[in-house]
Amino acid sequence: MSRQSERQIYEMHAQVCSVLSNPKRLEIINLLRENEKTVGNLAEKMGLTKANVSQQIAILRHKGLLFARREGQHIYYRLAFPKMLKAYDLLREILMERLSKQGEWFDKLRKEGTTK
Amino acid sequence: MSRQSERQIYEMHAQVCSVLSNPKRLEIINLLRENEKTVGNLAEKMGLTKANVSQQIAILRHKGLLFARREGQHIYYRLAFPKMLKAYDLLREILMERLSKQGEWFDKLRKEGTTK
DNA sequence: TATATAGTTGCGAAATAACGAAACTATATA
DNA sequence: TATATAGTTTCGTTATTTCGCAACTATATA
Repeated sequence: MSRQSERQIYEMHAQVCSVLSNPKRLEIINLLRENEKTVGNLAEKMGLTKANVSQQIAILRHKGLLFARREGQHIYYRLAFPKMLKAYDLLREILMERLSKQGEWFDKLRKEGTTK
Repeated sequence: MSRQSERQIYEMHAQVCSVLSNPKRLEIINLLRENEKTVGNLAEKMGLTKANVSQQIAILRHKGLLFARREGQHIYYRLAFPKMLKAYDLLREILMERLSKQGEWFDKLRKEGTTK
């Protein structure tokens, strides 16, 4: 594999991650876990304007992470790669692991704090 | 789980992803897969200045994704959560899957192009 | 102490991302 | 056709990221 194409892959990989680097888009991905949803559905669940949800959806869609299906007035969105949820879940696991470690750390500090 | 703490988790999750949303940082993570390395090692392999690698390392370190160990003049860096590589590999798999689908798509277009 | 090597940090300019507001398009229905 | 509903897009402001350059700190060694 050439340095050039290797670079391109790192670049694409980074672009996928940058799509994931926004809390609203992550919530959308999580909400699409089970079944497809409309912009209206998502906006209501998330407490955001439809315009804003639509902007986030546009980013996910243009980067190829979401598929759309029109049915009359509604457009239903679903994950293009359900496997993405595995990566999502893994990162969340790591996050939780780290938080609980921090928790232990804080607990220790608190304990030391009370004995002194 | 309250809306508030849910939001905080999405926020933290997004911050981890934003650390991963840069090709140089991804390459560093990939290079640290097997064993720990110094800034100099990485700079040489990546063809970057030490200053730049150090900046990327600082981001990874401050966000808690890397641990450091000093040995004399050298500072060795390693992944704080090797599990992160699983998420890394999953995303890369998805990427490759998508690329090969695009490949098929382009191949189809090319085939149609030649027969007509 | 002086010098080299390894690495870090601060600064500033350019590029990129976020998001509200308002205008826009597409479908359904009276 | 007119109106409502669902969703999209554009624009402008503000915030964030990237990265080179230069100055800085820390360790080793002559």
